[in-house]
Amino acid sequence: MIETYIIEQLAAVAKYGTLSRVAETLHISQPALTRSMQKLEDELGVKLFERSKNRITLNKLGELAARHAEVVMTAHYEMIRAVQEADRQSRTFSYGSIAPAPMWEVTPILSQLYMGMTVSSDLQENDDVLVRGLDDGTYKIIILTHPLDEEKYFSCEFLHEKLYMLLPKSHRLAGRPSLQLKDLAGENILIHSKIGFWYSLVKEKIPDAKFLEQHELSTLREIVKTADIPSFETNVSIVGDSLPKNKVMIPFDDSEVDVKFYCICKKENRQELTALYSALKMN
Amino acid sequence: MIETYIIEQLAAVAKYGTLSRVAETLHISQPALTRSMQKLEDELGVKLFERSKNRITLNKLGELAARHAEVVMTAHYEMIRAVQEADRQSRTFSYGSIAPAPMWEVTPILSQLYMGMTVSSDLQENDDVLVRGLDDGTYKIIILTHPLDEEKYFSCEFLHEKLYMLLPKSHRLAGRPSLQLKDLAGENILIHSKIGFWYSLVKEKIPDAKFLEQHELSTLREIVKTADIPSFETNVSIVGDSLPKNKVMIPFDDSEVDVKFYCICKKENRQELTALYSALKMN
DNA sequence: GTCGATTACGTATTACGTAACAATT
DNA sequence: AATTGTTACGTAATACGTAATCGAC
Repeated sequence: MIETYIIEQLAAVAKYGTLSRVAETLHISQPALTRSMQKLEDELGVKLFERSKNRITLNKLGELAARHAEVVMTAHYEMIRAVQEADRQSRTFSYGSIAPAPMWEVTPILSQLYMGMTVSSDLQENDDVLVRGLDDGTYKIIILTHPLDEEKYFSCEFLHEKLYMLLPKSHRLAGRPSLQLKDLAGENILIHSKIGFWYSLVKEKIPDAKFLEQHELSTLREIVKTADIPSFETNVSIVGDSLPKNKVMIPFDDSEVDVKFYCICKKENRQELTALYSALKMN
Repeated sequence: MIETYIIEQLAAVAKYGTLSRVAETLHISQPALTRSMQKLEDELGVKLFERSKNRITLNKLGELAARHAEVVMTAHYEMIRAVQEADRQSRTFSYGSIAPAPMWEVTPILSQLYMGMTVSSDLQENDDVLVRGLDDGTYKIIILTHPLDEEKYFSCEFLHEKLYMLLPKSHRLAGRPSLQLKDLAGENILIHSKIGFWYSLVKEKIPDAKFLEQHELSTLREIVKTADIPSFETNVSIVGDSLPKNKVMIPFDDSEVDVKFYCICKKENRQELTALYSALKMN
């Protein structure tokens, strides 16, 4: 049985070459190292060093021991990392969503429901990634625009989101009572880059449009306010009356951009999530 | 940094369940264990146990930690084992031989030449096993009945061995001046089981013979002395005049059983083995 | 009452730093 | 002179055992 501190010191000796350098980096004295290495040789019953009066170097056996010391220390640190990570995970409620809007509703509820736990939300553009994450335990729940009908899942509708176009009053389409996506063909449109499935949806359905992407939500809102460029809003993206005076908000007729969100969990976890589902029903 | 003794204790707790049982098996007191586990939780900053007043059990995190502790301890013991094994190896001169006779000559020489080192000899029936062993460093030298002509090897002939038949004077072939292997077809023959290549050679070349195998050399010699059954000897297997009075020793004509032995090493090691090769030449 | 875990306390081990020394550069 | 490793010695940290306490079976 070799104590950890000695194994660590051996690894450091192999790495830094001289005892004095190791003493510096480990913040201990040189004599302490001398004794540690002597003790190590003693416990193993083996010579690990070539010693001249003023020089100590690992011999072949010592290098072997040092390589093994590295392995032991790696396992050691991996143990600490894994345990602390598992602990962190156990204190984290992690979920994934196909769009940002549901997260605005779900995250506050979870924070209140699981007080003291970290709520971690993950916005994805792809259904499959989310379902896989739910299966492997990465996510406790996922939010999609459709239920999962397989027996092992439980799905519950909880939110409705509908897309609108925000147009300058001067825009050629600003007078329309409603729009179709294809009407926007060829337009310049301001768009946020982190909007889950919406991103690929509108890019696919509005041909030849030029999307001006913004990564920062606050920046995007600022530009929307000041620039005469079309942009998107939804029934839930408009908080209060933040609608700029010089713009009009026109609904789309297309059914693809009128979606319902479903909160989905594994059936085996439904029990412990009743509080969440009740809270979602309230709204 | 968790000291080794704590990791070991954690692994033991997972294995034995209660602190008191662990205390017994590790020969320490229960309080020591209590403190160790408290210290462990403290260092990791994580709860590893469910504690009732009188009972302590690993929780999920604790079991994870214990599994990792096993891994760490395995790496730990593997380090000690590997280093001590390498040390032992470095103090051992290991060689392989295709037959026992050369070993009787080589081992004493090596013992004298490498005083303080262990001489380990390995009798094999198969050339390939020996060559592989030489290549991978298992053997410093090997002894075959032929040289290895590849550039990387150095081969040197050093011993001649010739097979004889030991027959009771009453045997039908006892009067012959020489024999061929096939003459022994159908005979009962006493044979030692650990004689390297000889074993398969005579079994192949003497059809239908019934070989009476003995594992113990001393037992075999005793039986040879008292029983009227044919057996083998060679020019080097007869030490002094141990030839029983009532037996005759008849040479074989077959060239297969008149062999020369070659002491073979890697060319890169020839330098350090000059003393050995000189000593072999002397005889 | 017995058994298992924890706390309190004194002891023994031991890893540490400082200081002094030796030898090499 | 500066650097590096070793030895000697006193100190501080700490792991240990014993004894006492508390609860549960």
